[in-house]
Amino acid sequence: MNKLILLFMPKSADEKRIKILESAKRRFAHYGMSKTTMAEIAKDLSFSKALLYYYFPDKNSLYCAVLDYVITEQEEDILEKLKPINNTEKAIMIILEKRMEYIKRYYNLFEYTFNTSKDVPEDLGKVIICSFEKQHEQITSILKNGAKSGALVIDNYEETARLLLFSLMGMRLIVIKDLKHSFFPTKEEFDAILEMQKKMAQIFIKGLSA
Amino acid sequence: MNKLILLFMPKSADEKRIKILESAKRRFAHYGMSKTTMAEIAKDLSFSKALLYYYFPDKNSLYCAVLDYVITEQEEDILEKLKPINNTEKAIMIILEKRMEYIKRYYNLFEYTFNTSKDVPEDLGKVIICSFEKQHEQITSILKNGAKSGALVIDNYEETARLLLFSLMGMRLIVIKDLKHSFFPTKEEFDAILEMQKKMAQIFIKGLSA
DNA sequence: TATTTGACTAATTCTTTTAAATATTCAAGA
DNA sequence: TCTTGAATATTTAAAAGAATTAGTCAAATA
Repeated sequence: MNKLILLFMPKSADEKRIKILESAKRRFAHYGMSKTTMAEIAKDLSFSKALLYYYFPDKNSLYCAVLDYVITEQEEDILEKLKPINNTEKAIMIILEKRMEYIKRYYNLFEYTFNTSKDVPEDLGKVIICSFEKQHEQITSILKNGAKSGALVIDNYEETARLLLFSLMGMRLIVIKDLKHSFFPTKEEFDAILEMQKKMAQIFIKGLSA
Repeated sequence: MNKLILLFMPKSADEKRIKILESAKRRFAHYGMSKTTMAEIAKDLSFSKALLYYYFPDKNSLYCAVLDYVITEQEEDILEKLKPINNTEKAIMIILEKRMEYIKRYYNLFEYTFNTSKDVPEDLGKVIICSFEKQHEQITSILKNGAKSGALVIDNYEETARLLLFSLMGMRLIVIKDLKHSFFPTKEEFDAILEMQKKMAQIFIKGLSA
């Protein structure tokens, strides 16, 4: 199975592969997975459809690669912003803001991930879980720093990080869930969710304070 | 429109109406809304199908009435348990335990409510929102008591209550969401969710402490 | 040998039709 | 005011066919 090989191939490996990723990213981010065809992606680049299959074994792998690509971009972005920060609350706020920024920008890309509950293809599941674990590690690490500096008292870092993460993700989920109207939340709705997440996180962190 | 009249009619109004509610409750709780037919409910009682329509204008109204019936039962149950409690954390723990108990018992009844996101019929939406608001008020009241006793410091009761509620509901949602396997979470999974909710609520309340 | 393609096949989704199940109505009786 | 059997109206389910889209491959190119 060469899916994994392609999926985890270093990005510099092939110029054309990146072209495809970028093009697919634009389509997926705008129209979502199901409303984007391989033919369209190929046409955008004036490639043949068959060429896409030379670089990616199937559509799902391409989608996963794009998702992974964006998630990595996001992670690096966050990591960069986090460098000078040594305050727990500020760090969490930055994470929340950045994540919301990416969710807004790539909503339809992620949307497939949100709504597909049952029967997640093998490798998509891997990407999602991997992303979750990266987030989890990040928050764990932030909590550890907070404890090391004496600001927080935490008995189980990983569990506490998971609690916070679940609360925040769940909060987003539950708000987006009952937006009756349209497919795409408005800017105001995104902002409202972010505000709630921030306030909730602040209380949570205060609850861990020494 | 006599739906509302029937929906909010005092329960003692009609013996037979209760019979129908109870019977429908059993069916809905076990098989869910869509897998329960009016004919089955009627047959359970040896009533004619048409009689159901004498007491309830349509299936959805019956479902709503059952939901309301169970929610009211739950609210009263919780209120009773809460009477002797004057500690914020204990109060929230009791609410969480009771709610989980009801969710377990009536899972398929609520399941329709959880999964139906778009196109919620008018009156079902009312019942759901009403239930949410009752929960919200309850937590608001508990927080107010905590503040009055000097244990908590809260600037905006309603907002804070909503934050807690969203976190807890969201946490349940997100965990149940990615239970790949079956339709019905296992007892262990329910317990795991409850444990997370409890821990999360404890930290949250500590975060509000004076 | 590594890429690239047009033309082909396979799988999936979308429509339409029809049949069956189920909800809902109603005239008439108790 | 209740209650029912029988009739009608809606909704769902299944089947069939058409259309779209995913995926393959032998041959061409560089």
